Amino acid sequence: MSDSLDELFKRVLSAKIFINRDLLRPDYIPDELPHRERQILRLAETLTPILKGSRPSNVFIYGMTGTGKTAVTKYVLNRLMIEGKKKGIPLNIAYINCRHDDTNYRVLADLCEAINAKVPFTGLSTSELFRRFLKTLDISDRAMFVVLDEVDSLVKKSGDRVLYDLTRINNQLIRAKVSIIGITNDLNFTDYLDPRVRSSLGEEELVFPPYTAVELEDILRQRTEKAFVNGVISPEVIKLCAALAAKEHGDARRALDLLRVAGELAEREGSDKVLEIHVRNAQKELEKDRVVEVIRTMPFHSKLLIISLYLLEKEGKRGCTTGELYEVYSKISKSYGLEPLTQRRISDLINELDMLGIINAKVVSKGRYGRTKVVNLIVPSSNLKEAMKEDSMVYSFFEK
DNA sequence: CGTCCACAGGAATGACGGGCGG
DNA sequence: CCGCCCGTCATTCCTGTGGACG
Repeated sequence: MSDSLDELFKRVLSAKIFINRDLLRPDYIPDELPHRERQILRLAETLTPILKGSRPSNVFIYGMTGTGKTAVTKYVLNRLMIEGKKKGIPLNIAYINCRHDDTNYRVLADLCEAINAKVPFTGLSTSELFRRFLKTLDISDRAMFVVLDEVDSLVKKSGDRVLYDLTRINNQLIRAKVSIIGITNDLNFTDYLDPRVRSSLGEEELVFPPYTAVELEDILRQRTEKAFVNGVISPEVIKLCAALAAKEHGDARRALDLLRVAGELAEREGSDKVLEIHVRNAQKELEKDRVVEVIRTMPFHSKLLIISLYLLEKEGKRGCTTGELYEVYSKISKSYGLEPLTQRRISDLINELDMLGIINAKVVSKGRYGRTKVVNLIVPSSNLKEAMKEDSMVYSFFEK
């Protein structure tokens, strides 16, 4: 045992792959953002009036994941902070990820926290929270930027109440000013909004197109120089990462992840170069990690649902209907001595799994024979197995 | 061309745990 | 400690519907 460990240490330590792998992490913001010069300029133009004491327009930013929306926003706000400090103008910035904090209450709580107003996790009414936020904010002359990242998840889940209140907050403030930067992945997002919110939030709109494969290559090259040891990454590897990520709607985060994981795989192997095969395996690895993490933390009934689907497909039944799936699920559930959830609830769970990309569910009308959802598993069973490992209750279904 | 299947998915409601302020 | 208000999960009841069959 110790021999093989010795060997592992030796292999990993002798392989010089990375100089600084943190530069490849998604939350790292580089000093330069290639191919986003126009967006940076536009955003800066819009926000700079803050330094002259007037309230900037609210901004709405559209773009798919990994198109640099968050990076550009943080970059510009950072520069603005620095400039503000030089001029003695205090800026408050609240950055809120609405995917994580997707209720009105939590968003307001975060806002309060950003200006050091202490509030409980829960317990107050949302209007009370809003009142406190307003009061604390208006104590002094100051400007505040509220960044609502992935704001679509907030609105879809909890409505646009907070957004509405926030867009009108300046009427109630005497000394302070607030401007909002909304970021969304969903291009049709404004359909969900109240027209009043839409117009005041979209005073200024900014679109981030997906990166092309060539642009992705530039980004990767730029990061590679500082993150990897010279000569470890060949142009072909960069090209491959860029191409794979370009297929996923030009997702730079994806491209960087691929490169990083490929590097880690190469390091583990003791290779002194990152090869194409490492990139291919990195892609599988990333997908697996995602699925495993999502499933592992799922509630029990969702797991049972997945198992049911797995069993159905193992019997060669590709594309089963809600009814069939529910029947199997019911049976399994009862065999555990559990009362099955209602079909209505299962219908929601199916939609949830669909959104997470674990299964594929499509409404199909079979005319005379009704209207249902055709459901398919879209993750390999080996990943399922991995994900259910620690759940011994459910794992037994994967034996044999 | 109307019927009618097998559900989809909206609305209302309730149980429950957490956390206030008084 | 109480009364109140949250968010989450779940149930009940409900109306709506695409299109093959007759």
